[in-house]
Amino acid sequence: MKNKKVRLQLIVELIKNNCIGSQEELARLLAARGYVVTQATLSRDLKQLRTTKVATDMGNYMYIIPDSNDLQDTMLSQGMSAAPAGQHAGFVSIQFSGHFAVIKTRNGYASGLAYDIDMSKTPEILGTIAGADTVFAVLREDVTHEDAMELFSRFLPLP
Amino acid sequence: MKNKKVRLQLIVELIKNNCIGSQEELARLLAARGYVVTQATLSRDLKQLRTTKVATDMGNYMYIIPDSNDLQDTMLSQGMSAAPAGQHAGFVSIQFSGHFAVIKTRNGYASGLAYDIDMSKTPEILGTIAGADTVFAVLREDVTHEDAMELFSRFLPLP
DNA sequence: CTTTCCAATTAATAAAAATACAGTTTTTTC
DNA sequence: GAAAAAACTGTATTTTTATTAATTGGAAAG
Repeated sequence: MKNKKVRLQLIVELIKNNCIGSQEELARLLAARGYVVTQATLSRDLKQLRTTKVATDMGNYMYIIPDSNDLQDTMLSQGMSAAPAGQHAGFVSIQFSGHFAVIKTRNGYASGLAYDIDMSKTPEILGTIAGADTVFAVLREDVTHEDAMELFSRFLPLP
Repeated sequence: MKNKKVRLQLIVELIKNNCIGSQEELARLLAARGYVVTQATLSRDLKQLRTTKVATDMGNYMYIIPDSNDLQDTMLSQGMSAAPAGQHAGFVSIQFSGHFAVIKTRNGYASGLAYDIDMSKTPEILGTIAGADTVFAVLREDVTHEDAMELFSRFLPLP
């Protein structure tokens, strides 16, 4: 029970480097490396990793690791859960660079989110600019990334 | 039998604009719009469209249209339109300030460039926003200007 | 006008994936 | 350190998805 994290890591590696068409197949690869788990567990692991199965050019299916950004998010939330309070459904991800937050949304959702942030008059968030699927938010200089996450959790479904 | 193309188009729309958790659900939405098909057909349609099901933040699953690039290929072979991307001709200059890149283009070229940068999913480039002749790009904190030049050279005619 | 071919489709079924439930281990709290 | 809460997992089962085999409606060929 203690090596779930290692297993998840290994699953990511296996999926990246092989064409894996089913959870049974993945189970066999894992077993060959000493991690014996059932299909049920893998179903849960893959859900947690946000892994998906797509059609290949050759007409079969294979699992893929979706997208490095999304994946990071998923790995992060390994340590927590809950918080449905945040309401914006189009939310995809948030990252920071210097005094900036870059919030990715589904296409078309950015301006609505930016508007809500602006309207909240949060003094720590100096202003925003929105494109179609991206919001830039400028933070006050004394605001840490942790502070900012806290602030944004009012709008977004964050940990 | 002759309206498969229209149906595929509609499926794409439905998936983009709704949270659809299963093929049965999709079948109902299609039926409500006059397209009555069985789950078996949808399984094949979704395979052809390279659609995938991913876990949502809320713990359910939903279908998504994977990635515009990949999708274009699929759509093309069905006889639909697409647009490729190469090196950008409208490029004028690029400069850096902190974790920012400011790219100047000829008038009207900025949003197209920003789109291509976004679509490349380059993890070092957190996001972009475009005006008419300027693109702002936020870089990840560990990315140097030299790194960034290297990255942007994929899109721009740089030395 | 037939016959032949082929893509599209369905009904039925097999295969794969998700989950309810229960038992166990780990972590947290007091 | 015991009690309580949370996390993890397997078994059994349900739900969902993929595929097989057969059918249909054209379109093309003869």
